[in-house]
Amino acid sequence: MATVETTADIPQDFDALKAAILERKAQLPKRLRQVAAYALDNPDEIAFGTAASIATSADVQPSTLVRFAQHFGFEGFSSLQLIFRARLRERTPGYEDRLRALSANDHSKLESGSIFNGFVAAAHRSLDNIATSVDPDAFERAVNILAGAETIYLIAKRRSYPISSYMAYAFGKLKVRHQLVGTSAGIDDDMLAMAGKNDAAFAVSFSPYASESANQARLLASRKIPVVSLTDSAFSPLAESSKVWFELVEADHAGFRSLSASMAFAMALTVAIAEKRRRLGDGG
Amino acid sequence: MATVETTADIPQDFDALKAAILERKAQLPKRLRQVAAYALDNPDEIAFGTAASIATSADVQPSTLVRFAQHFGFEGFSSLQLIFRARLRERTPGYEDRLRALSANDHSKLESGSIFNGFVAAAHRSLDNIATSVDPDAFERAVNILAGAETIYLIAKRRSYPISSYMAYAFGKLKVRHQLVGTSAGIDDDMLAMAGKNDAAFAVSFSPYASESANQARLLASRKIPVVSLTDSAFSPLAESSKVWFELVEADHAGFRSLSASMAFAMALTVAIAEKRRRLGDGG
DNA sequence: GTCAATATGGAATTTTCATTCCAAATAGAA
DNA sequence: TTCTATTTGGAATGAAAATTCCATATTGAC
Repeated sequence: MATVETTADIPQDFDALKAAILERKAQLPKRLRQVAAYALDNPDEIAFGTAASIATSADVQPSTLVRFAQHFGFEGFSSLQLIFRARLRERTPGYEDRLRALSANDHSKLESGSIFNGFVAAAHRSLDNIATSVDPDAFERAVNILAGAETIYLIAKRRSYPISSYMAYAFGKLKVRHQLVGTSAGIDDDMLAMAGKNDAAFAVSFSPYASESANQARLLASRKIPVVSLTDSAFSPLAESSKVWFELVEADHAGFRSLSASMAFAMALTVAIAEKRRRLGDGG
Repeated sequence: MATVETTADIPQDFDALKAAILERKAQLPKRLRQVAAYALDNPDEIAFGTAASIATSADVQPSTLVRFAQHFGFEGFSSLQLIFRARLRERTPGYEDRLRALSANDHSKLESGSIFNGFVAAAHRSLDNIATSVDPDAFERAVNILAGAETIYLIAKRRSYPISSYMAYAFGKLKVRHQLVGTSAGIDDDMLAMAGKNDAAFAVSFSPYASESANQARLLASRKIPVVSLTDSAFSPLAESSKVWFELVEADHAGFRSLSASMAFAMALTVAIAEKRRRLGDGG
C-alpha cells in the first residue's frame, strides 16, 4: 500500500469520514470517486447492503469497495460499513435540539434558526391541511380532464409562477405536451389563441390575484376549453371559470407563506396525469 | 412444526411484529421469551448484529434465534432481521397511515389518489430530513453573507429554477435587491459580469447538475464574491465554490421528487435575510 | 510512441455466518 | 416414578459474503 495510515488517521465516525472523503475526493481515481459519491448520497444503502448489492447499485466491482475502504485506512469494507451503521444507531438530533444547544446569549442565531423552524412547521401544517381538503374525486376528475388534453396550458403569474414552471419542467421530462403561459406578458394571449377544443388548461393563482390569469381562464372557458385551477380561496375569480378547482391554503409563518404544499400537490397532479396517459396508451 | 402459519400471519412491519411478540410472550418457553424481551429492548442490535453476536449478547444460542424467528412464521433469523432493518430505514414510518387516518377522504382507493398521498408523505419525510440535516450554525453564516450583500444573485437552472424564481418574487416584495440568473442563457454571463465585491450569490443545483450553474458559481468564487449554495449532494460541483453549502435530499415518491422541502428552506432563508437586513438598518 | 506506475475487472479463495441436526435436558402427564 | 413431548445446547454443514489475487487496461511521464 502506498500510503501508511496510522490509527489516528482512520475516521472514527461518520462526520469525520465524510470530511475525509470530501477532502480527498479530487485526488481519487475514477471508480473510487464513484464510490465516494455513492456513499455520501446513499449512506443508508451502505449501512444495510452487502458488498455485492452495493457494488451493483453503485455500478462498480465489489473489490472496488474494499479498495475504497482501504484507501481511507480501514482494514476492509466491513470495518467501513460499521461507521455507516453507527450513524443510524445514534439518531441524529433534530434541528430543534441543536438550536436549543446553541448558547442562549447568541440572539442572532436563535432568530434565524427560529425562522427556519417556523417555515418547516408551517410546511408540515400545510401538508396536513391539503391531505384533508383535497377531494379524491375532484382530483381524479382533474387528472382525467388534463390527461385527455392534447396540449396542457399552464397559466400562472407572480407567486404561483414557480409552481407552473416546475410542472412545465416535469411535463417536459415526462414527454407531455404543454405550454407555459405567464413568462412575458406580451405573447401570452397569442399563445392562448392557439388553444383548441382538444386542449385543457391548469391555472394557479393565489391572493392577491393576478387579473390577467383570471381573464385568460375566462377566455378559455368561453371557448369551451376546460380549465382546472388551484387557488387559495373559494372566492378566487378563477373558480367560476373552472371545471374543477382546488382550494389550498398554505400555512404561514410570520405572515410569509412558502409553496411547500402547493409543490407536493403540483407534482402529484403532474405524475398522475402522466401515469393516466401512459395507461391510456397515448403517452405523448 | 406445531403451528402452521399462513402467509397472512407473518408480521410485515415492526409494529405488527411487536404486537405479535407481546401477545404471545406469555406462552413462550423460557429461552424464546428471553429473546423476545431482548428483541424489543434492543431493536437496533437485532438490526445490525450477526446471529452469533446477538446470541452472545442475549445469552442464548444462535439456533435459539432461528427458532424464535420461525415461531413467528419467518423462514429464519435473516428474514426476521429484515423487519428490524426496515424500521431504521424509514426514519418516520407511518406518515402514510397517519394521513389516511387524518383524512376523511379515502385517497388510497383510487390510483391518482395514492399518487397524491405518496407525494404528501414524501414531502413530510423531506421536511423531517432537512430539520435534522441543516446546521443552524451554517444557516446563520449563510444569512449573514447574503444579508450583507448589496445585490444577491440567484443562480438556478432547470429543476431548481422554480426555487430561485420564488425567492426572486419574495425578495421583490421585501425590497431586497437581487438579480435572477438563469432565465435565458444568453444574457446570464453579462449580468454576472456586473457583480462586484460587495455582492453575493445563492446558487441552487440538483442532480443532474447544470454545468452552467457550476461554472457561474466558480467564476464568482474566483472573483472573491461569496457563494452560498443548496444542492442534493456533497459531491455537487457547486460545493467547492461555496463559502457555505447545504445538502438537502428531497424524499421521492415512485422516483419523482417534489420541491416541498426546498421551498420551505428557500423561504426561511429569504425571510431570515430580510429580517437581518431590517435589523442592520439597511433594509433596501 | 514507449515504458512504468497505477487502476480496474473478475475469478478464485477464504472467512464468516445462518441454519440444520442430533443428543441431552427439562417439563408435564399419568 | 415413568414415559412422552417439548425445549435446549452445541457441533456440523452448507450457503453467502468479503477479501485477495492476478491479468488486463488505463493513465501519465519522458
